[in-house]
Amino acid sequence: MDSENRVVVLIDMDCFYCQVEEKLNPELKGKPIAVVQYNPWKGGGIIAVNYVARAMGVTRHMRGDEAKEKCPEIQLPSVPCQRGKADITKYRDAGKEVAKVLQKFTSLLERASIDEAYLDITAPVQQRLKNLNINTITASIIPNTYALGYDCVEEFLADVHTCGAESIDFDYEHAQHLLIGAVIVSEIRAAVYNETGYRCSAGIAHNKILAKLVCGMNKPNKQTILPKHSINILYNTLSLKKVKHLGGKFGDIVCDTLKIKTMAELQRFTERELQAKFEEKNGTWLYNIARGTDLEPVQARFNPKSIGCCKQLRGKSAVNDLDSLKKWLRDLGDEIEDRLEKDALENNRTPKQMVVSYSVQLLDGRDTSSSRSYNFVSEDELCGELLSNKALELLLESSEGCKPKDGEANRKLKAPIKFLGISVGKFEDNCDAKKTKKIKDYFGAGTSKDKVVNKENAPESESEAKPNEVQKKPNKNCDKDYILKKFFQTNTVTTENTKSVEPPDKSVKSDAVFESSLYKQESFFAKMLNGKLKQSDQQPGNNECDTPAKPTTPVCDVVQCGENSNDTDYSSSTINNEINKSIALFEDDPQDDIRVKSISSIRELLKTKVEIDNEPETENNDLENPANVRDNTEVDSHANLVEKIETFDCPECGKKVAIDQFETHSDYHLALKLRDEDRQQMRKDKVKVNAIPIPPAEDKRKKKKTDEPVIKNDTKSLANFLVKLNDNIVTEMCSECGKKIPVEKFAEHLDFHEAQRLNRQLNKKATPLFITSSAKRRKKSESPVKKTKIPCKSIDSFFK
DNA sequence: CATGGCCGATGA
DNA sequence: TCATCGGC
Repeated sequence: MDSENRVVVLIDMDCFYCQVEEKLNPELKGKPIAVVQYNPWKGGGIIAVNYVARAMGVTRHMRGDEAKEKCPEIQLPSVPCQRGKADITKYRDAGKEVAKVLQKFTSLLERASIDEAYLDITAPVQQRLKNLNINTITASIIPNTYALGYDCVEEFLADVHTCGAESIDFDYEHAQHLLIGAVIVSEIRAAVYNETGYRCSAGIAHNKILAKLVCGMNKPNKQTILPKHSINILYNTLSLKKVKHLGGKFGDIVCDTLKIKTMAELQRFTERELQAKFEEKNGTWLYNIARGTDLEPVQARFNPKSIGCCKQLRGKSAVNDLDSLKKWLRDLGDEIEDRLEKDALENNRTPKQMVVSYSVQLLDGRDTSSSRSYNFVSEDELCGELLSNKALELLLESSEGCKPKDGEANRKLKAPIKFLGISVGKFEDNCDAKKTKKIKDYFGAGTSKDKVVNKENAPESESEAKPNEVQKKPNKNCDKDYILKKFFQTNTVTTENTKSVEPPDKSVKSDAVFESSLYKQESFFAKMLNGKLKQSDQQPGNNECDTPAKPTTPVCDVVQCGENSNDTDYSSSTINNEINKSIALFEDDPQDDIRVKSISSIRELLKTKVEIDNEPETENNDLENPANVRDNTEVDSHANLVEKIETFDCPECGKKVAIDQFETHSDYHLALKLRDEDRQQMRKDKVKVNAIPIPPAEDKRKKKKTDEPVIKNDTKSLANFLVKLNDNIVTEMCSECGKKIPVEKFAEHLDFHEAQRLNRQLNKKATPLFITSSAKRRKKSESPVKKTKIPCKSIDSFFK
């Protein structure tokens, strides 16, 4: 494939977070809005602004209060908080929803961020070229399309139709390809809108950098073509710093050393000159990009390579003592655990490495950052507890940042930690031969690959498609195996082993970690302090607290644990969180009606859906409706037809699911939801406990289990989401939970209880890797779990 | 106190 | 492996 003749697209969602908020709360539509995070201080920091608000002068980097000044009627939805930090789950999920639509058009898709993706549509363009007469393309089938260097797209069309007769520069074939690309991108964007309700913009060019450059030139809800012969028109005025990879320090260096500002000026230098000044590789790259050449391929990557979370701890919220360090690490670890579990269910993979990163404030006020990694071993139980304990261990052994103070439970760090992050990566597929064999051994033969593959897509990188992965054969009896395997898929040990593996006593362990690390040499803090301060007590093994440092230094200048600001922050954000959750409960997201069907209603759905009805209803697509150009290319006719007959778009995840797999697949989603709901409940209990002031020395987790009765809050049970309660509906009391259930939903509701029982059993059976936290906590708080085999009867009755 | 919270890539 | 950069 000639990498100079590709058709590369960048799809960029318009003010994405705002769109997500608008979709979740349709009342916001048409109003000026900006999404903020952390409202308490000056209305929160603005991270996204919709176009109504932009028109009124609101920009990013403003605080919510400033935005109110510019635009008094602005609405400021806020990023939810969880565990004291921003939680962007809903935007991540929305981004994934969009990417799944994009993926239907090409598997050569590289997700560049939460709301951006590069697509290489060279092959689809070639396909389309076979059957499409270029002269039939009119402006009406590519609405909202611009071509750089032309006043309107009609002029570009005319040029293409006349083969750019009058110009020697005109590369007809290239322009033709981009035009067909624009047609396809129109369809892509229409599909994104029809299937998700989100609008996006696109850049269409022959490489990633150019696609990116022009994508932003017409927004929102527009697409821009950059023909090769217009590159110089763009470059004449384009600041070099606007180009990807040149936006930072390197770009500054290039501008400074060459005394230039625009891309056009960069063309004056030979490749050798550039290599001499910026090293060979960079020189070549600069030389090429100055001529519109960028050979970087679009990588097929749908899933992120790492999952991480981090937290800035600025100002007073900087971490100064061991207890709040532990608390933050635990929160970060718990979030990773949540996301990892979701990831494992969706992608059937397990990370092999974790990294903890942090930064501390130097004495001169600057920050210095560092990170340490750890490779998991097979016995590791990938839960928040392990992650946070490991993180603490790594952090302490790399920096030995704290010392005990005799007689005091809490210990102070020597320098404030301003940033903490944990991430996991180096993912490996779970379904290697050994594990598959073990699963098979356990469940008996007959289970096959559980991944439902979109067979239309070419094999991709990562775990998405393995060479040996084959389309699952229809198997009526695989439902059970499927759902069970979904719960077990991250396990490497058999259930028999589980029982003998006791979770380590965390309080003992982390203290032991702490103690042992005290005797390690080469403390980062020690080095720092020795270098800068020449403090006297930096001997390894010195167990005494520092004498309060010189008053001029920030060292040891901390409030006592328990009344430090972290705890306050935490409680207030907890309140925010509760509010957000309450709001969410009352939001009427039409999608939810589809999403939380019980198994039986999905079965109903399946019956009716067997009829092929894949066409999205043509909504009032006010601005652009590319007239549903369903022409007779191979992709559109043949493949789609086959797909329509055999597969079904899962309303939950958008994946193509073979119809004979649909029950199985929806059971999986239900199971996922049940578990989520269970975990939500546990989490809520935990939040409640955390909001109550706890003596610093106490381990809150232990305390929760012993002292705090688990408060059941039925309003958030999944059962309530399954039906919309309405006063006018005739209900029947459920003997099991005491709730009123509409009569016609009653059978469904019983299914729910059945499924919940199943879920419990599955949780009990979970093995160390990826045991669900809810199961773990139950294990400790409730009577010992009976170590019985999964009773076949109840599962069978459920699946019957 | 005040872009935060991501993610990926690269070079030593 | 870690530090640093770049970009959204």
